[in-house]
Amino acid sequence: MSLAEIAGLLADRTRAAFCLALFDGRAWTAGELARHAGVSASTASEQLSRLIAGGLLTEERQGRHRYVRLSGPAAAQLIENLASFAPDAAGPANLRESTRLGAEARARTCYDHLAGQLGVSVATAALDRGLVTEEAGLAVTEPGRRWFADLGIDLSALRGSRPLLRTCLDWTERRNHLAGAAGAALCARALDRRWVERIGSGRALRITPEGRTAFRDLLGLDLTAA
DNA sequence: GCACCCATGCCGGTATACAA
DNA sequence: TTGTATACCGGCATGGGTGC
Repeated sequence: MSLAEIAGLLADRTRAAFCLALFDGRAWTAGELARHAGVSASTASEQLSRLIAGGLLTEERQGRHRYVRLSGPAAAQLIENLASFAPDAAGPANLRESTRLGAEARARTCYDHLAGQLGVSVATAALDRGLVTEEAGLAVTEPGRRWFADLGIDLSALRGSRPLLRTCLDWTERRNHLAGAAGAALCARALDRRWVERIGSGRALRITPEGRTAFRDLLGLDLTAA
């Protein structure tokens, strides 16, 4: 598939709305996405088939349900990078929209890792504390490996086709946060331990009191205002 | 500027598959 | 059997490109 064809897949409001909704890393049904984008079920079905054929989404059928999700980190990164060029250019349409955007700016998931002010703060603290280094490309240091191990995350077990650690440009902060397998594992651990909770069905996260304590103890972050 | 053609997106109607 | 989710088809609206 050519660059123009990939770009063309995202050059439609409905398909873009689907991709941004799926950015929370979860699987949605075609019906849920249709309601989310404000289109009919038949239209959603048609547009989803195009996105799947183009490799941006994958589907999983369970009975009469058709669950779709982003095809992987590469698709998520592509969408995040494009979104950083047009961060809600039209501005929030109403108070509810403004509240949602504010929550997402504070803390959210970026496909499968932490983003927003929280994600950027975590990345900055990890660099300041020498847990990760940018000296020869982004990498986890030996103290960083022990830090992950203390959280019960075995980085050697995360080896695969996916990079262990990479940066991802945050479209609200315009600074990098941590992505890759290690970033995803850290986000999963934060959700498991209820340091953060999902707000509604979107990708915005709420930092819990336990989370504030954990991020302060682990990284020295002061999240009282977040 | 205007008319025409074509591609695309969308919707309504209908059929099909599946769960309850 | 019924209700729901999804797929398919035909038709309409819209916008861009092209020729006059």
